[in-house]
Amino acid sequence: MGNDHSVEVPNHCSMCGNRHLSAFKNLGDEDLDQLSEMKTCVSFKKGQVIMHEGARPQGVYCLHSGKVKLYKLGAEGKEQIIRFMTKGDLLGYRSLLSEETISGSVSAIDDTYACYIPKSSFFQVIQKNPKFTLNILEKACHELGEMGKIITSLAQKTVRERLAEILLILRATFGETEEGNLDISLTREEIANMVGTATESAIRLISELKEDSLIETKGRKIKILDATRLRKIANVFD
Amino acid sequence: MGNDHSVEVPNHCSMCGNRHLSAFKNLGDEDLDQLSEMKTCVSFKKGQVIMHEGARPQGVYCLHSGKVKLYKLGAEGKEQIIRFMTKGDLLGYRSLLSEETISGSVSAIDDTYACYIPKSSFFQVIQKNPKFTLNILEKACHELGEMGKIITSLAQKTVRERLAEILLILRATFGETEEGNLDISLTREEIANMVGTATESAIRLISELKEDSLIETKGRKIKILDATRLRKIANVFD
DNA sequence: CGATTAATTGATACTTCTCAAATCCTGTGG
DNA sequence: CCACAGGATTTGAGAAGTATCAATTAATCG
Repeated sequence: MGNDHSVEVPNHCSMCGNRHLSAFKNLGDEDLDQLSEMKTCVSFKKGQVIMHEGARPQGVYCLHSGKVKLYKLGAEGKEQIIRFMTKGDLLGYRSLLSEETISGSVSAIDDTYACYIPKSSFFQVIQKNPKFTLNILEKACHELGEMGKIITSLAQKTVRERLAEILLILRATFGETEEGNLDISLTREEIANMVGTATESAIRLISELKEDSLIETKGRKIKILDATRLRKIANVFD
Repeated sequence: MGNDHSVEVPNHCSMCGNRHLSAFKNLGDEDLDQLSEMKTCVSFKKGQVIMHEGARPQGVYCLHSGKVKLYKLGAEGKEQIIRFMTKGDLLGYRSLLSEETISGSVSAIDDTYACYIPKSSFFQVIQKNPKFTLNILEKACHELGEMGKIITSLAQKTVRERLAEILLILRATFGETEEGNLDISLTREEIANMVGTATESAIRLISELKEDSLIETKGRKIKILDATRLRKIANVFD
């Protein structure tokens, strides 16, 4: 019933429930009209690559639903997950604005719906609407701060501490299901690729956390049982 | 002869030799006038802290000469150097724009001269000059990409690889003196705090690089002898 | 020039990685 | 819906990489 696109993504940006989350939050009707006219709805199956490291994107994606991971490939071809993104997040703008190739790949870790906004429309809105540029800048600045934290963690914390930290970050980012599990399904390898360790090491430490009743797992479902102690292990104060 | 300020920093931004390096590069005369009127010249002695992690800055610094390091304190109070900045770089804007406290401290590793621009002037120029905002955004986006690289390095490379990488980065950032030494003087501890390792480990690996004739050191002076092999060790391809 | 701080080296303990093998799970096709 | 193949997860053992502590020497700064 109905076409596949309109079911998942509203045709007009002004109707989008995620607008207040995104960099488009305080655009005027005129700008929203223009965006809506030029945007295309796209969907990605779980596992599908949305952007390839090293490419030059011709537009940006505004995520509407689903979850994606941004990652870089290290020297040995190992994937390093830099961050996750979800509804409201803008994807690809970094490359367009710094006129560099894409610094990392993005792939869907869940079925994902997004709006594709071509480069030209994106820049038109930027040109016409300084407030929009400021919104993006604000988000970029926030992200710079987050990446500083990650760098410090990677450089100074043990794998165990980082694992605990990541679990808390996952909960903060994606929340919990009704059963209390983290609302995201990751392989052990992906977890290791966030923490920055070998898959086996991640597995071993997850087992330890289970033995200590800090978490509970069933397959890829993870439930945090004792966030307070987890925070202590993670050495997180904020 | 003359007052101390004008010797080191021109009174008017339009006369500043670093302007083309900075986010102010394509501002009009009017904006430059306004900036010049409101700016203050400041100087920092080597070692002096310019901004404190957690503070709320009331303006930005535009570096005119000298070198500074941006660092965060880890859980154990250990300093993690995130990046260096030098002439033309803008300092403190991240915090102002994301309305967060400062994510890291900044201190001078050389005698440093800078122009201080109060928050209000900074925002006036932003409001009036979208191009300026775009310049900053472009720089922020570039920095996001660099930090992604650092994260991947820290997560996947060995200390030895990272040390080699850092030495190359230092050369690219600060260049060499006439004698061929890196044009920056750092303690072994500071090097370790960039690499993300213990001071003793950094020292040991530096000694190894010396034994292999990849570098040469005399006190804090470091000379790169074989960048090609160093690049190979660092696993750097770009 | 003396007093501190920085740099170096050694010994040892601990953390983490790698390789290998066994078991478990998941998605797919019948 | 079930069985199966292939990938994912788990555990073990040993090797390698790093950190820590301690002691000594070198460098730097007032």
